Amino acid sequence: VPDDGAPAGEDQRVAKLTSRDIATLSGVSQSTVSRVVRGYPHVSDAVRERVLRTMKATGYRPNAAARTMRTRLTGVIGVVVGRVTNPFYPELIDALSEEIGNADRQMNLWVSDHGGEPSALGAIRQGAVDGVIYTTVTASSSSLSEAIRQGAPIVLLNRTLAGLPCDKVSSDNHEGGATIARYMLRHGHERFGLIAGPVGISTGAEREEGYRRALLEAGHPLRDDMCARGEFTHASGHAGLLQLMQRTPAPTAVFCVNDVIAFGALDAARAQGIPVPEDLWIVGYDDIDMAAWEAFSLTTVRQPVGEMARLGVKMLVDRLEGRAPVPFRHERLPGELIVRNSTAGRR
Amino acid sequence: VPDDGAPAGEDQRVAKLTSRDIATLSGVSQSTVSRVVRGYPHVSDAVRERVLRTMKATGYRPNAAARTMRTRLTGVIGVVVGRVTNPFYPELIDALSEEIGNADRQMNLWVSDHGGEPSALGAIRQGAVDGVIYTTVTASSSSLSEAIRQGAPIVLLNRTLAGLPCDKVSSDNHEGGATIARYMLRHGHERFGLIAGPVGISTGAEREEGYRRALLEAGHPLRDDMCARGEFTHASGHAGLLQLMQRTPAPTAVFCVNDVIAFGALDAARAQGIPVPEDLWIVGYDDIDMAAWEAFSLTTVRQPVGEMARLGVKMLVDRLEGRAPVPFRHERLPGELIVRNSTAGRR
DNA sequence: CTGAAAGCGCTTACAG
DNA sequence: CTGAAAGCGCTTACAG
Repeated sequence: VPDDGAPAGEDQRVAKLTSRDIATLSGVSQSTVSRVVRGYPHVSDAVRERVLRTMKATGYRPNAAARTMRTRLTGVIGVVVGRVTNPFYPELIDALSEEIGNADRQMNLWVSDHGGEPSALGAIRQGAVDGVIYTTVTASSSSLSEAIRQGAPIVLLNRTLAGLPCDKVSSDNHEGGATIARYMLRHGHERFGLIAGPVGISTGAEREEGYRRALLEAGHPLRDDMCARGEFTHASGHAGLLQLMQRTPAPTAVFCVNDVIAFGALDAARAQGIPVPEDLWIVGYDDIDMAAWEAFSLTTVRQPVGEMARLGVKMLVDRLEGRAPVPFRHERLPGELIVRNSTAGRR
Repeated sequence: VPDDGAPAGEDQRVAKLTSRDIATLSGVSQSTVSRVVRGYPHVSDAVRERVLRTMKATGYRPNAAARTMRTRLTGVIGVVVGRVTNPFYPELIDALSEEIGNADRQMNLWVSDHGGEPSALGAIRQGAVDGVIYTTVTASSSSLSEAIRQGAPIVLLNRTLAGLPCDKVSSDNHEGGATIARYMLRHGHERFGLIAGPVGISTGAEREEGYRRALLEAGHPLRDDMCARGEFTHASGHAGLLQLMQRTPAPTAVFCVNDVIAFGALDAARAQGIPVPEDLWIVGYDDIDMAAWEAFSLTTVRQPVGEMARLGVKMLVDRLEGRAPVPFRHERLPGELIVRNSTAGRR
């Protein structure tokens, strides 16, 4: 049939169905189809059956944009993450993807280094997302407070920032840092080091604060020359460890505020021939998958990533559905010390 | 003013503006606002100026759902990736996020292990995305061919599958595998090993095929007992290397079809006290960030991730805008051998 | 229990 | 160059 006007081979293409088509095919009105789709109660079983059968047979799905126009809800949750140089973010994305899927919603992802925060704000203004989960706020996030002013529900997930009127979820970084200090103290260490992250980022800052305070309370305040500060990167960990090991006496236990920094420190120790854990303990934070690999076997504090994601999505969805408690909450979930070979040897 | 009916402290919330509001504020009709927004030509400069000023002052952004209803375009590109246990995917997400942002679009992400492919199909049916980039197809992806039948543009990005009517982008895995074999041959190796991935996944299968063919052509066909097969995981690499090193004679050069497998192999070699590269060369594939870390310093083939993402997004956008060439294309981009310490020593 | 109808906020022919 | 109006595909009061 070469004369039917359609290019050959494209006949297979499925025409987009509307609720009106389903209505015609089922012999009911369009509004009844809509009621069945929405699961409204006052529809007779016979009619419901008929409509459901037609929908299944045709693979009909209500048009998202039309529904959004009426309901003002998109079913899309925005997520802003940091660059993937830190494998913690992919693990968070994974967990969020699962939870957002469980909530029957879709995930819109932005990477903050590629203009993610302004893009998220733009999406809120366009009504393209119902709410946004930010995992990488810094004090300078001006678009964040603007986003909150737009009235869309916002959740700060991993990193937080005081004074912002929105829900927050983090792991208890302060307690995690303190746990590491106490663990080192318990095993007789007396010379402590710290490889810290940038100032003003809540996760690293809180871990640092917890570590410092626990050392101080035990009568071993961290010496000023025993803190190296850099980015959350392998290179910073590498450089930081070299710097700390030049002190005399050198530290015997170093806390790195995340795992990637700790990997850099471990590599530096290896390159210098410093036996870990015999002469030097190294501890990280996050417990990303790689921490368990033999190349590192890193002692670290496990963040409850799945639980954080679950709670963050729940807080957002609760607010969307008007089920949220009155004031904003900040949930802090406990971490767990995971001991591996980077500290395992008894001193 | 406690009696104005609004809860105190929420007055700040910005009301959602429509094009009609902008029209009123600018003293023009709503359709003129729309023309300015769309950048249509027949608008006087004075009016255009006035409208643009109002839009800027108010932070107006046209409602996405309403626009979608009229244009049938969402400005959203779907992306389906694999689980993040392989850091290659986060790097791909990063690159895609950047390219999709450059194209002034948004990225909707699904993880294939959490029902990503059916979700992507659902989103196409709902008209919630303009097209989808799949990075992890397997032969069993039944929802993929259904997605193609829906008529939405589809691009297979990293993994491909023959016979599917859609655009494809991959790195030249076959040539990459062959490059590795020739490099080993050139340095005098005679006993070759392979730690391969699951059967039926194009990336690993093509690398394996290229490696085998180049060895065969050089008169050193891979022996049957010199191939270990598993998943694309650290654990598989670890187990695979132990298995290969039990052969007598053992291989002196092992190609792992991706970097994560190679890290597992390196860890196993380290645990066994096998000196790398002196007694054993290990080569990976991908050149993920970690391959350059001192703990691994892995020789590998770098995939042109940024270029792959750029091309994949371009192919999709070209089709959306009707600029695509007639038949479907499959672009294969060349990789690059990166030599590091896991092979560097001259034998 | 079911249908006819209004309207969400745009885009784009159609007049003028 | 500008405005009035139709219509995209739904949801949901409003009648009956």
